[in-house]
Amino acid sequence: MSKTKGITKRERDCLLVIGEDIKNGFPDRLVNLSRKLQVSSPTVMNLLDRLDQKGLIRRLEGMVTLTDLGMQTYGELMESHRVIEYIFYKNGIPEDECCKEASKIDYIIEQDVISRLFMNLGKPSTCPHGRRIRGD
Amino acid sequence: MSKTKGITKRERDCLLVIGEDIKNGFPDRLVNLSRKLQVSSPTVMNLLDRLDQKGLIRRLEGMVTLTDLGMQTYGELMESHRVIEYIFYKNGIPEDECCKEASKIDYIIEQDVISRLFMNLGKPSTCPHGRRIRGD
DNA sequence: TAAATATCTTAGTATAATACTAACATTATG
DNA sequence: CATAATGTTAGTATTATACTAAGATATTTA
Repeated sequence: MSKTKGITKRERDCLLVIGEDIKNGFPDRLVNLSRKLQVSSPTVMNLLDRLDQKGLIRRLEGMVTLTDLGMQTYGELMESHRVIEYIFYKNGIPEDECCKEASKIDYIIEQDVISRLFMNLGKPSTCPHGRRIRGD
Repeated sequence: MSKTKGITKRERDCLLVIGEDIKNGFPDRLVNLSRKLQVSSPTVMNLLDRLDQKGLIRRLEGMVTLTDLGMQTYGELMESHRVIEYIFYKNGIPEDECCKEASKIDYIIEQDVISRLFMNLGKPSTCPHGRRIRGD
């Protein structure tokens, strides 16, 4: 019953930026994403087209928002990232490296495996940086 | 000082089969790899060419062997795989899923992170399957 | 040894992900 | 309205993956 996020590395990067900025009340537009992801606008275009096709984002007057599915996927990515960070941190890896390594794999690991790890780790409420793992 | 393995997923798959079979005393030839990796021979060709370019394998009369570098990389992959498996298993993930998930990321995580995890986990000598983590 | 079989290799094609430049369109803003 | 900012298309490139068709080389066996 495992469930993959079904996204690629760059789609993940993009989704995280979008989600983060929505939370902060500054929804992205293409230019921001281009700057934040450090790629040209056509590359972002391409990325957004794919996220769109996958039903994860919506574009309203240049504003990029997350669909319900996108929101859910964003949440799963956050959870995955933090659970992995937490495990690494707990096992002696320095904070910044935890994040770097977690970023490489958080979109790959099956979500139900992450969920079970989360359970078995005692549902830790914070990641190494002190941010909450679930919710926000 | 982090160090990546510098290989792709399929190169990893291929390298593991080659290393495994060498250990068992049955060095692979292209046909075997084609069968074991479930891809056509030209695809294996391509794969071997790349592993060759990276200095990981050598081809002698159809026999595929690992170079010193290839042997080292194989060892690192094994270590990574088992350390990851071990962590998952220790945290409540069933054996077969540990292996499945580990296979997706063992070639991605920096080797020095793996080494530190290995240390901090108390240098466990076996993986979930009872095989040794280091050496072999 | 000649034919058959197995194995290897080349050539050509295809797709997906990533990323670029150049050019054009649209929308704000001064 | 003109300029600047932003978005979009079109076209190209690379890397990884993988295929089929066809030819080359061995090896085996009748």
